[in-house]
Amino acid sequence: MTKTPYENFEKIPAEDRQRILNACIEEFAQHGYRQASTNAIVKKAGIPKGTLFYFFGSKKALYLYVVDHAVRRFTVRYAELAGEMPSDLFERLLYRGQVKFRFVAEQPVLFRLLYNAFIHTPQEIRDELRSRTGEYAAASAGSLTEGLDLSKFREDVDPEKAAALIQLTLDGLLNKYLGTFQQISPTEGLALVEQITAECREYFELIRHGIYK
Amino acid sequence: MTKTPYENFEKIPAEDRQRILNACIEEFAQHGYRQASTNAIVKKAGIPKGTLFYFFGSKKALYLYVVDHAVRRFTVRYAELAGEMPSDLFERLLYRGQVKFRFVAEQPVLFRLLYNAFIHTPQEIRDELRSRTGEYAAASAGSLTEGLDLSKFREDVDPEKAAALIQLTLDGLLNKYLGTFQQISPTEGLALVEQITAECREYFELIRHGIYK
Amino acid sequence: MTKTPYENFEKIPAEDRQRILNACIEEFAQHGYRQASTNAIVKKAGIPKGTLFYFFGSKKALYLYVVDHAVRRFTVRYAELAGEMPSDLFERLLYRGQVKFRFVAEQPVLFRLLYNAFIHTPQEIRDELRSRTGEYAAASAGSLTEGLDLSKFREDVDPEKAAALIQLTLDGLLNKYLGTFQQISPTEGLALVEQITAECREYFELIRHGIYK
Amino acid sequence: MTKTPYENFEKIPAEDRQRILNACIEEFAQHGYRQASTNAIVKKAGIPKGTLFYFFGSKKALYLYVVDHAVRRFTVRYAELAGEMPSDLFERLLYRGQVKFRFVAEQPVLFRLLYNAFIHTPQEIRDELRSRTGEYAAASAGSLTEGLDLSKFREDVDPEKAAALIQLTLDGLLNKYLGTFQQISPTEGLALVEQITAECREYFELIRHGIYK
DNA sequence: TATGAATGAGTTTTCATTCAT
DNA sequence: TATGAATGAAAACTCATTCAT
Repeated sequence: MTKTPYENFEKIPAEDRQRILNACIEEFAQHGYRQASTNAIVKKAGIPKGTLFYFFGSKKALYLYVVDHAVRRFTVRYAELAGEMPSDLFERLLYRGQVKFRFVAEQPVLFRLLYNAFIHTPQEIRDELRSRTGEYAAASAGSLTEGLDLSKFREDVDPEKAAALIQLTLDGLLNKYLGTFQQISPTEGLALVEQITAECREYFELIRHGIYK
Repeated sequence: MTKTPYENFEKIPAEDRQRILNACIEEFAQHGYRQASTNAIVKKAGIPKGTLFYFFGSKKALYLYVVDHAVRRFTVRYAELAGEMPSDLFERLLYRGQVKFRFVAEQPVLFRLLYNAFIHTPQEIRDELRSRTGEYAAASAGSLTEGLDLSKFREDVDPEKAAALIQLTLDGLLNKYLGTFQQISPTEGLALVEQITAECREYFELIRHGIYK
Repeated sequence: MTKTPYENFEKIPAEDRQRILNACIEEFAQHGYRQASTNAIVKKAGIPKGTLFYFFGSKKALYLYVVDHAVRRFTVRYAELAGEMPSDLFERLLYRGQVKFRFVAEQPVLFRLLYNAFIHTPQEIRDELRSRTGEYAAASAGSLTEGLDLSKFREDVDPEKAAALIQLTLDGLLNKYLGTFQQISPTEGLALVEQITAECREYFELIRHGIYK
Repeated sequence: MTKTPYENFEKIPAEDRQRILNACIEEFAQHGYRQASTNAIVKKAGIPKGTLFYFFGSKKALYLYVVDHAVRRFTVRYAELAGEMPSDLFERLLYRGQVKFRFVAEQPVLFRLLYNAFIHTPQEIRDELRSRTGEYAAASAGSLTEGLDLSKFREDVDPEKAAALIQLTLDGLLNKYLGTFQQISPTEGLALVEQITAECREYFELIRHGIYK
């Protein structure tokens, strides 16, 4: 029942909505907030200039909406794995990592938008973003080490440290392949995820030796 | 003796060249390519507007030159450590990592320029950049595992894989602390490098158990 | 039974008509023709956007209608005093002047609209206005000196000239206090009218000496 | 030696400057600040869009400059009559009035700009104007009754009041003929000034009887 | 060679008006 | 008949680039 400032946009047919959103995502992902052009967006989306502003009010509001949308799409993915919590540390983190990798593979443009949003963006926009997306971040946090089977760990190993190391490895891999995902198709991307998973298991094998009894 | 399109710039006194370059680096790092203002640059550099274009021809050419310069400065650092190659894998990679960390600590602005250059930049610029800087990347590669003391490794461990894992950890850490470096002074940055090194050694300890006999 | 282009508007209930008119008067008086917003008007009036244009056809036609209405309201006041004609010239003109002053005091917004309508308005609008309101001006003229007690006048004084001088004084005073009326409440305005009347009588005293025996 | 923000404009040839100024004066006088269009100005002036903003920076700054210019031109006229101070009150005020009338006759558009500037203009502009033009107003004030030959006055007449009455008459006349001046040529305007002066003397004759012995 | 005045294509945004229902 | 979603022409302003000197 709450009115959003975006109601004009949200009541149009889903198909049109998607087409327009895609145009925005593409433009903002490619050029960032400032150098993205509303002219380019309306051209891509095939809508008149006035209509864009009728829907979103301003470029800033449009950007915030689009990023919000991206965050929501991303968060939904994580929410899906809420129940899934393998008791083995490696499997647990690998599973989470794969979800993220698959998202990047399937939605490389959307992820790029998300990735850039918190980096190259005017301060005022960044502040606004933080306050909007803070809740999602909080919701998706959750403890990584809770309910783990600790019996396998060597006594002198801090499980939190171990988790951090594994996470670092996963993040390093994501970062390493990020550029590649941007350049290939989602199909190729999903194949790449398999490849990365395999690579990952090799590293995990090494670490496992150092952590487990 | 090949003519560069930058000869007008390169024949002026080194001192002036440096002042102008610094003005450009600052502006581009702070605002990104598109939002950076040539007006702001000439003001910072204390040169007439026309002169900037006399030197560099266009904003795009200027940006490419500046990024190229940054890449060169970065690469030079790596070249310096050519001789230094500890025979222990962890020490070797940690040493290389520290060089990079220190560069980021000491030149956060320059690094930011470099980092952004491949992310938030118009496609045409990005393409141009890749073709220009590819050669440097290739040149600075070098084998990580050459001349290592392999006697300590467990037989079933591939040293290349081990090196990759360690490198991944280091890259993950850089990524994790990048934002912080951008916000602190070089002095504080160097202190942070020590802290990160300590954190790194903890992770290495875990990995070492899994790799060494 | 001539059809006006405003018939759609004029057939709605008088109450609604008044509410809509007031909204228009307020908006046009405050912001002038061009800067006045039809959005603001429909909001104030509580009617749908399309309905405003259904009623009036265009912003220009709306404005002309509203000004016309204001002119009519103003003229009606003058018509009311048709019977009242003191035989003393000063009293007669002062009486007429007070009617005008009181109108300004009581309807500062309406008068402002009227005043502005002939000054700051696009040429085409102004031309249209003149042709429409000319008739009213003519109708409200009437002789100022008819039925006067001429016995008090010095022989060498032309009563028409004397009347014109007095009128000039009154007009000068209105002009002088116009801005003040716009800034105060109708209540304060009526007090100001008393004050102006007093000032007026002082001037009249001087003139009386020059005109009467 | 003081730098003005208008130096870019002020260093161009006087001929061009005048042409541009005239275009601005015309547009602003006709439409007022808000509804004046910078597009229309550049078209009238025959200069590119960017050049207007290169010269003046913003529409607001342009408007302030133009009004300032008008005020200066107006004030200069008054300054010329500094020495001229007939000792007869009527002659003194008539003389001043004629200067004003002639200005209006010769520069009807400029005067219209001036007249509107303090009436129909956004608050922020009006404030700025007041602070800029205050000094001129102050400078041109001067006592109206100083050095008058008071011997001719009847004892019960306050010379200040008498002066105020005469001034009111002159202002009333200006107001009465303002619209006419706007519609005729400067040549016709000067003829009209003579006519008004004659009319004025008739009124003065009446007042004189009431004021002088 | 070196310059800075001048430019015009580009930017975001507003809002009176239309038209399908 | 009455509506409100949709529009496009116009607004003010920016800035990399050019070119006469």
